[in-house]
Amino acid sequence: MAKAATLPERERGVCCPPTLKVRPERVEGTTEILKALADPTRLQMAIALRDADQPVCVCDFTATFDLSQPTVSHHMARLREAGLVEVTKKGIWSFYRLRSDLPLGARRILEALG
Amino acid sequence: MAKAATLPERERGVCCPPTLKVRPERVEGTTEILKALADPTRLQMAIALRDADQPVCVCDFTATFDLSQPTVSHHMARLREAGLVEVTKKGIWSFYRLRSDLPLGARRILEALG
DNA sequence: ACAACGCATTGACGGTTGTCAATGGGTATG
DNA sequence: CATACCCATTGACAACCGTCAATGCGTTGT
Repeated sequence: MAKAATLPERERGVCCPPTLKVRPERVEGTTEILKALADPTRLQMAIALRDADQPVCVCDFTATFDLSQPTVSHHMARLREAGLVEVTKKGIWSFYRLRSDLPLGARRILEALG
Repeated sequence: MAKAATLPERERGVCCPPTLKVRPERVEGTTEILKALADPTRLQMAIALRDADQPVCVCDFTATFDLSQPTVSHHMARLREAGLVEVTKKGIWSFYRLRSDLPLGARRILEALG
């Protein structure tokens, strides 16, 4: 996190394009993760799963948030498509948890939240 | 980041709503930050500003990305509204940098990227 | 004064998103 | 079998988002 005290001197018509250090493929993946987390409900869901010591089933989230069951299901699907969570069905219930093979980048973002 | 090996035993009609540990106001703020970063262009812009040792002007970003100048300006405005960057005008140019008084939460998220 | 440059704003357009009602499928209980 | 429960999917709709062309404004150089 560098600090910049003074403003650079510039010449008309001459720009200084910054070098993009992140690989394009990585940009895409990180963007998908951020989009998945950029919603109040999904953000709290993800943090709850991160801090939970047991998998959480959909009915738990439906009881927590003031949202319809399809909406909760939709949010879980989005988290799953982003590669953040995985689901295990047992009897009637669908239990969600953070993916066990979460990439380092995703893990770092999740740990930076809350 | 807790692990959960076994699935919990459950009873019909009984849910276990997880406790939401994040203050609602904080959820809203974090969501705004994530929304601001959840775009490929803005993500790279923010990382570039994070790693830059000098403020960057809009024309630099316009030269970097294959986007029109109004679009770049629009993205910078969104980063500014999220409280991530600040702008200083000098002559013709508008120089952007990360806000000097960036909250800890925002700083942690930014450092988790890339 | 005039032209060129850098930038923000506006208006418009297609695409995406969050939400719910309705529906259906699967699983346990009576 | 019938009922109740849990969940996913579909369809629909308003709201939001990313992008550009056009425009305007302030600053610098000729």
